[in-house]
Amino acid sequence: MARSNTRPTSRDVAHAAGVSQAAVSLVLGDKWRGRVSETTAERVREAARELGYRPNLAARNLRLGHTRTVLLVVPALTTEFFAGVYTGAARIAARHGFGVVLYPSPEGIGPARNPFASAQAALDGVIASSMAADALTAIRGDQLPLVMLDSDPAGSLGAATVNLDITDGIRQVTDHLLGLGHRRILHLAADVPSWTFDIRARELAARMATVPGTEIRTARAPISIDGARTATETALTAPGPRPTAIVCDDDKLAAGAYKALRRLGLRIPDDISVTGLDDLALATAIDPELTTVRLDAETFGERGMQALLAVLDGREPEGGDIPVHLVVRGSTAPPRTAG
Amino acid sequence: MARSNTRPTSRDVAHAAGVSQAAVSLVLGDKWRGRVSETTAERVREAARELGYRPNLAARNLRLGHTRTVLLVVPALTTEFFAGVYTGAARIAARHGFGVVLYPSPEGIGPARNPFASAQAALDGVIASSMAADALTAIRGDQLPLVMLDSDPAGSLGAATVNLDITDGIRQVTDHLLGLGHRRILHLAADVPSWTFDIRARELAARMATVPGTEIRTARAPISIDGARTATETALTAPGPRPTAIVCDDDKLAAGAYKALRRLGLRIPDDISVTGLDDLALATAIDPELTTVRLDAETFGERGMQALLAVLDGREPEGGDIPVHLVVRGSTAPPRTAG
DNA sequence: AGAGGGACGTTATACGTAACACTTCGGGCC
DNA sequence: GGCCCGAAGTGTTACGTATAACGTCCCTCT
Repeated sequence: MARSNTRPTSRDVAHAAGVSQAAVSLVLGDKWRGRVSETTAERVREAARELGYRPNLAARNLRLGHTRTVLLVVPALTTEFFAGVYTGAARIAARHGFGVVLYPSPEGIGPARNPFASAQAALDGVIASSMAADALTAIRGDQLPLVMLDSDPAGSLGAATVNLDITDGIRQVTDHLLGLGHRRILHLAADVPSWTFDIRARELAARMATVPGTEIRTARAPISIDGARTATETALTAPGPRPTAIVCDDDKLAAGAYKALRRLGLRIPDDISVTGLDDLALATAIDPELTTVRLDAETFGERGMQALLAVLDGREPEGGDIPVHLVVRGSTAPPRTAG
Repeated sequence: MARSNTRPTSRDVAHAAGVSQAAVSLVLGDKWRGRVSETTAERVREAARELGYRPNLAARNLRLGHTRTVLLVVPALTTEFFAGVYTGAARIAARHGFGVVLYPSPEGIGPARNPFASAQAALDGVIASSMAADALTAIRGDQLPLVMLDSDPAGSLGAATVNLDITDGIRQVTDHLLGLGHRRILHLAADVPSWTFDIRARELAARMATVPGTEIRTARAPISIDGARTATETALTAPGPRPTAIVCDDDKLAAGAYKALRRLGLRIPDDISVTGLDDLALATAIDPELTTVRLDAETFGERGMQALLAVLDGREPEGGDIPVHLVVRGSTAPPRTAG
């Protein structure tokens, strides 16, 4: 009989089944083949069930020296994108007997102060998604195996990186708009210091430069619908010829642009085209549906976890960016003035 | 000098500082006042910094018998609502030295198979949000202290519950529509077995019954924009007089209703009014902006964590539902035929 | 002078588990 | 008969930490 108040231990189970604690560990750890008879094993399992035994994770982790738990650090969970990343990562993890603990950084995309103070769980590794470089060094302080998602490979201090091919996504967007005849483009950029947004601006500029007579104007906005609305209104009421298309750093910003355009009495896509990036549920909820770049969040999470498992195994994580593709919907059309 | 490969332990720090392991524990645990001299304490801290010492959480948890970590089980993170719940819970937790580990149930709202297989962290308690009753019993199997969020107080097997006053929210919605003159209402209901949706239907019916000549039609849809669109189209093309308003179980369903109405050529709110529930970012992204019930997710999370801390302390968690309030926007107006 | 007591530590132990090394026993084989 | 071998277990230890219990000094008070 176990002590009344506290949770039963493997020793309690052993006592109840009339065997040693070692035998319990063997049986419950499924390492008993050829070491314990089937009848004894069954007796142990029965006793464990009877007592409602659940192993003490802290003790196991201490003994084993690892926890089979990894931390996934994400920016604040304000879009379902990171839910997808988690789902993918958790799926692969589960397949290898790993658990995933989620830490949504309160600071959002950018610096994450101390992921570990919050998630006090003992960890085997970390996947950090869309974090700024200074946050990276803070995390790097702990020598935990680390994989960076959506991060500058050059600036990641040797940590493995896995990336979506955002550059190619922006190339597809730009080519789509250029192909429709657009030449003056407003870039509605996220006002957040992050590599992932830098490469959007870089590729947009690079691609536009291949066609003569093009012009990019840039407006910066915090990643919120109202912030984007305000920034767009300001940019579009500025003097000079009006852009014929708005390229937004993500779908949320695009939703803000929609609001601004409604207020200004401009119609999409007749007066102006809009593109996003992410393909959230939001993209098909607004009218007209948004032309955007579909990011496969789950694959992203899967690849991230595979990379971390490789690092933990001492293997080389496989490289290569994850392809993305443009989804053309109703928010883009040739410019009216084009001819 | 510590062993080269493995992480430094408190004993390594002790050796480096020329003191005993106990002294290290005392100093780093901030329990050294009057037991260790300031100079020695500083020497210990210096050595710890030098070696990059971080305590082994597994060992600490084992020794202490608790982890100061709680699990927050939420349905799949497809809206930012649960991000708010987490934020609130984590804020209160941090204030008490607790960490929060997030487990998004892959099954969504409804049954959660095994939260603990995934989050392998050792836990002191659990907060389960919007879970079905059978999931509850599964969780209850472990005798961990438990708080249920958004759950039937009667069916929670004695676990503490914290609820938003959804009933009052629906009352406000219904009274708003009745006040505008609406009498025929379509209830776009989430096709998910959950107490939180049951009480919506119940209160809507109860409130409508107080006014003679009213009629409720019900359409069921999975919680997705396209599911809601399909269900709404089907319901509105059915024979009989058309409803003048649609009450949706949440904002996402309302976004689906918007799409259906656009397809059917019906204008909001001129031809038909629509209401939601949640007040997500989505609610102000769609056109016209959605009349909905604002739920304060962060307060919800805070109250849930406070309740769990009370349970852990052996205190009685304080009761009382969290108030919600209607936000009237452009999607509701008097019915055209009224008057 | 002897007792008392702070200041400054140390020694020893337990938490619950997993795994290594060892024992016992019965049988098979030459 | 002697030997080895596999089956079926058991005894013991270590993981790293926090803390209770225990020692010294040395200073002060009576």
